[in-house]
Amino acid sequence: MSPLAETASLLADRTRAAICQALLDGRAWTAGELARHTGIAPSTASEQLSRLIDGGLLAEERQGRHRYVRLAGPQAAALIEAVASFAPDTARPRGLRASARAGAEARARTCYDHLAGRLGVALADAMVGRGLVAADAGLAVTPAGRDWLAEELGYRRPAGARRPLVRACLDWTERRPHFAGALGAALCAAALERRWVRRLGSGRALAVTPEGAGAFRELLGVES
Amino acid sequence: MSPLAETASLLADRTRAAICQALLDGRAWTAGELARHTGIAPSTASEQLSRLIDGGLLAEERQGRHRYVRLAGPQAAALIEAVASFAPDTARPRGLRASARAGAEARARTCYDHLAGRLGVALADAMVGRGLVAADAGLAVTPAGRDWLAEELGYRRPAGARRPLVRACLDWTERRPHFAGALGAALCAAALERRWVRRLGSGRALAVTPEGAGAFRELLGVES
DNA sequence: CGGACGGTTCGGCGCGCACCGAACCATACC
DNA sequence: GGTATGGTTCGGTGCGCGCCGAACCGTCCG
Repeated sequence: MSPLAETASLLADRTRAAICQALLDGRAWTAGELARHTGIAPSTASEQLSRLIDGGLLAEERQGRHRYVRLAGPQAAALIEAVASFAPDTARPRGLRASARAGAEARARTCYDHLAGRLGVALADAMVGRGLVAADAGLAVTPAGRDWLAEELGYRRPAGARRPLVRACLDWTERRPHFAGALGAALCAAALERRWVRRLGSGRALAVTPEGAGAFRELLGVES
Repeated sequence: MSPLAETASLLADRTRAAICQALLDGRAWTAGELARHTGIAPSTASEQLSRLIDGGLLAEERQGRHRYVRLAGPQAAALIEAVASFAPDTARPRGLRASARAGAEARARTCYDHLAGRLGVALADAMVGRGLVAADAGLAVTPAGRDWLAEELGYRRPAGARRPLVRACLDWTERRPHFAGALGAALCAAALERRWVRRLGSGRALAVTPEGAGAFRELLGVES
């Protein structure tokens, strides 16, 4: 089969798609968690995970009697985002619990290893407004942005790094881009590390802490 | 079904994948041509085309008793490229005719609406080397590049254009990026318009004409 | 040791869908 | 008008594959 169809087949099943979207939070899940999350038998989950790993989308890590699984890397996350964001529009969530979660995710969430939702988009806008990132044609980190990354986030780009420093990632709730790439990952890591945000439950949703609100205002002038 | 799985399903069939990859040459094909090209019955082709159109990947244009079909737009092309280029490696072509065509396509070809192959990558490298495009972090057209586009290619960016001016597109023969986006499209259009390249047969392969060789050398210092 | 639990393997079932051929419709040309 | 040709619609067929339950294998814990 053609490589195109082969890769697409991995995502062409509702169960495997749900697994991949769950893993978009960037964390490692156990096989059982994913089985419960998608509502299928553990045996089925095991088979589907093997397929996704064979296809290069997922990576596994065995620990004791657990099989942890996560996205194989940024390219896998980018692929899933690219395919998922192609559909013109998506149905609104139904039910009280679902819409509460949707509301929280719309405010702030992780998107693989960077920040998304209104928070992610606001941070991206602020970085452009402050001249840390130039967005006139393509995206580029300015010299001022490079300094800011080093001073405020302690991030210095390793020599010979292959991952783009900054990449646009279409936000599926805001329908506007937020920042992925090494910059997005560094910002998200710092935010979690310094307790500017904390995870809500087991999903992708985030809450901005009081300290975080102060930090975002001070660093970037963002009200969250 | 989830939007992710829905979109992926469109590309998850060998026949539909072959159709999409044929259309990556950016031109409109008739339903019959695609049926012959993929080796299926016209009736089957008709059904598959309808599916792809419903899914938003293809656009149709009816003329007389012909149904012309082409990619719906740059986003559709980008999606197909993104999925196709995820597979780590692909099998080498078999047979004399196939490898002759592969050789021609490796030299120069269209990739949706821009240039690819060794020619496309060489042009991209030259534009970076001459300071027309900055590639240090993300991709951006420099002021000099903007002037060059206006003077040499007669391209001026329309106000409020949504398509990125320049975008990296991974070349599947060279395994290195060439330029897509409005810049790539303008360059390809100019090259075809001014007979710097001409199409070889009915596929995506291109040949550089003698005038084209001169133009590329003069404009960008590229030997083709 | 035995029991509980997470994960995997294996048969088997049933739906979905890619495919074809035949009939049919529309356009183009004589 | 008649005929060729491009395209579509509609039954019908067969394979692929997503799913489950049962049996089995490891690991962890009392």
